[in-house]
Amino acid sequence: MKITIKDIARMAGVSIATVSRVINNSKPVNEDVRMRVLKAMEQTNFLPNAMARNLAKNKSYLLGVMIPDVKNTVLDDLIHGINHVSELYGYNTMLSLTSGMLENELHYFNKFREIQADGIILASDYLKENLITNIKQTNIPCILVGRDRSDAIPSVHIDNITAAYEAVTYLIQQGHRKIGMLRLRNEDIASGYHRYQGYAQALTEAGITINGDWVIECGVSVEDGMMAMRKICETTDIPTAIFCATDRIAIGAINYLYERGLSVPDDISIYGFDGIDMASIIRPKLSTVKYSATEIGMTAARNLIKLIKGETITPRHWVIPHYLKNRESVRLLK
Amino acid sequence: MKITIKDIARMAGVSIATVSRVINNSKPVNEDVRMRVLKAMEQTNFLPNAMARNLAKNKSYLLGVMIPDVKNTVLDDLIHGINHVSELYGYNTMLSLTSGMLENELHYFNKFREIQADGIILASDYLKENLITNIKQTNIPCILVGRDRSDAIPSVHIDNITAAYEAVTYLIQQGHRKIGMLRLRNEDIASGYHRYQGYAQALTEAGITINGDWVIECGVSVEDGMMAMRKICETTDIPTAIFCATDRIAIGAINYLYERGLSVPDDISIYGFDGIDMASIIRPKLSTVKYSATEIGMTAARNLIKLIKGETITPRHWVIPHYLKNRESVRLLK
DNA sequence: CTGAAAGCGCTTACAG
DNA sequence: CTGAAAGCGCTTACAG
Repeated sequence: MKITIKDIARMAGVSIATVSRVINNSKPVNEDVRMRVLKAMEQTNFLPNAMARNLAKNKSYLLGVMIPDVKNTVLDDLIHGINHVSELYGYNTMLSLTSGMLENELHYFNKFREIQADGIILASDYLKENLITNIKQTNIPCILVGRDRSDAIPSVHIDNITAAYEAVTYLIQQGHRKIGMLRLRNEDIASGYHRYQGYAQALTEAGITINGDWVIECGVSVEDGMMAMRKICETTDIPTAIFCATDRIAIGAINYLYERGLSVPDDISIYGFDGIDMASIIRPKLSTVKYSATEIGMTAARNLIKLIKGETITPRHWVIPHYLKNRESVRLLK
Repeated sequence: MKITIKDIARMAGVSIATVSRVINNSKPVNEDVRMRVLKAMEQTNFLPNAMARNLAKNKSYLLGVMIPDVKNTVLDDLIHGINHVSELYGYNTMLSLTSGMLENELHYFNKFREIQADGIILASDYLKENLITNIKQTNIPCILVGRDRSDAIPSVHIDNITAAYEAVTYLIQQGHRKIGMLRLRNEDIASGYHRYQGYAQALTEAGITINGDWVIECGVSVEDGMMAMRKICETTDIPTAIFCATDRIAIGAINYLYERGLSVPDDISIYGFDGIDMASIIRPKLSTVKYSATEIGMTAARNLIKLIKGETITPRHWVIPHYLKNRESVRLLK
């Protein structure tokens, strides 16, 4: 039923080698012969078997991509960036959702190995040593996304520390001194930790002592942001501004404050991080750290492909620019 | 460098056939032999080459999944549903983003064929005949998602007509008679059209004449919703309620009204469709048609796999339940 | 410019 | 229970 090169060869009255040559344009072929082959291919709606080709060439033109989940703009942009340059270079992309869990990452890492992916792009908030060891030892080209400080493996990310530093410094410039943070959990050296570092650095430089009660660890969902904000509100002395590790957390925080009858920014100012599309839809419009996830994706894919080709890439870590998008959720305190 | 079955066979002192048997558990193997093989595999961190296996077995255990984009909860849930049952049955999933464009769908459809995907799940709002013809003629197992009335190919979807009918009937029950709709474009028989049909049916049954000025075609983004709402506001006689084809459109509509200084639901009531997570975060909380995209995904994957196995599936169309989630965005008119 | 043949890394009758 | 060999659908020196 399924038609193969052999069938085409028979129809066109040539050898399978010749068919292969016209498919791949790998060697000169007489024009009339080429025409016969092309015609046979067209008539039969023939498409070459990629599995067989990959096996023969020992190359899959497959890029494995792992991301935690998919329901936010940043990740969507990231994927589009990756896909865009992958296609440019003739690669296909295989997307796996890990929910950010190590066990899933390990699982898909092996799946990618089995399917002979030429390289892997790994977007992971909480990278465990375990996986790194695995990657290094299998020696498969790999690029990390969204994380800094991973000397072992090339990466592309934003400068989380500086970005957070700038956001919090902005809050201070607006007159805030009682500034809390809804931060991500500090498993390993995740961006969660770096954003906290930037927060701490800004406060310290301004001579402000960090109040541990105002620093709450939380998950990544809107609901997590709501719960974390509740904890802040239960402290006796409530801060005037909250820096949130992500926009989703910030939106949760705003939501909780709204339900509690508090006003943003009149009662409490909120600052987000990521610049997702909902940040400009929510009321008040959320001030946030913005950057181009598309650019991150494109840079990651480009360099992964270089790696695959055996080119030495330098630098081994790329930093994508960020900027503050100040909107309505921060109040000027005088 | 890359290690193969042959290497394992040599290390364990057996034939490659035997190694294959322990890998696949396909035939009884002496316990000590099995142990030697297992040990060699472990020592070398060996993973079988899926390309080679697939070629030999003429089976890829790969499911191609096409979705328009990825930045909303519905699609995220859908993917999780698909992945969940795929893994249960030992299948891998290859995700492609089509942006809902026919040319991309055609492109990925061929990519899936080349890579020998065992089957395809296709989530497409605007399905063109072109693609259907292609699918039928290649004879590759395929399930459509999110669309009704595609007799040619099995599908799983919600009952868009009835769901829209119920939502609009609810608006009527709340006393509204001047009801507009922000609908999706009517290319082919997309869900956009069916949701409009339900809207029209509810009005007609209630003896209300449809006002063409109040029915605006729009795209799928929040911005599209804003623009469409603007058009409604420019009509001389403004409706009291708007039924929106998706939550994103509804959020855009609410956003536009807010900017214009109009209140939802006091000035205008808004009804959404899809039940994305932001619907309960936005203020006012959005009333919407809810359904489980996870369930759609699971059903689609399950039946695709049956199709692949050659089982005859019946019915060929599955309808996933929906329900109205009434919240704050609709006002009771008396 | 073209074809016969070996090889990619597996699986699976077939024979023992 | 085990191995030698053919075959999956391609690619690519090699020879002509």
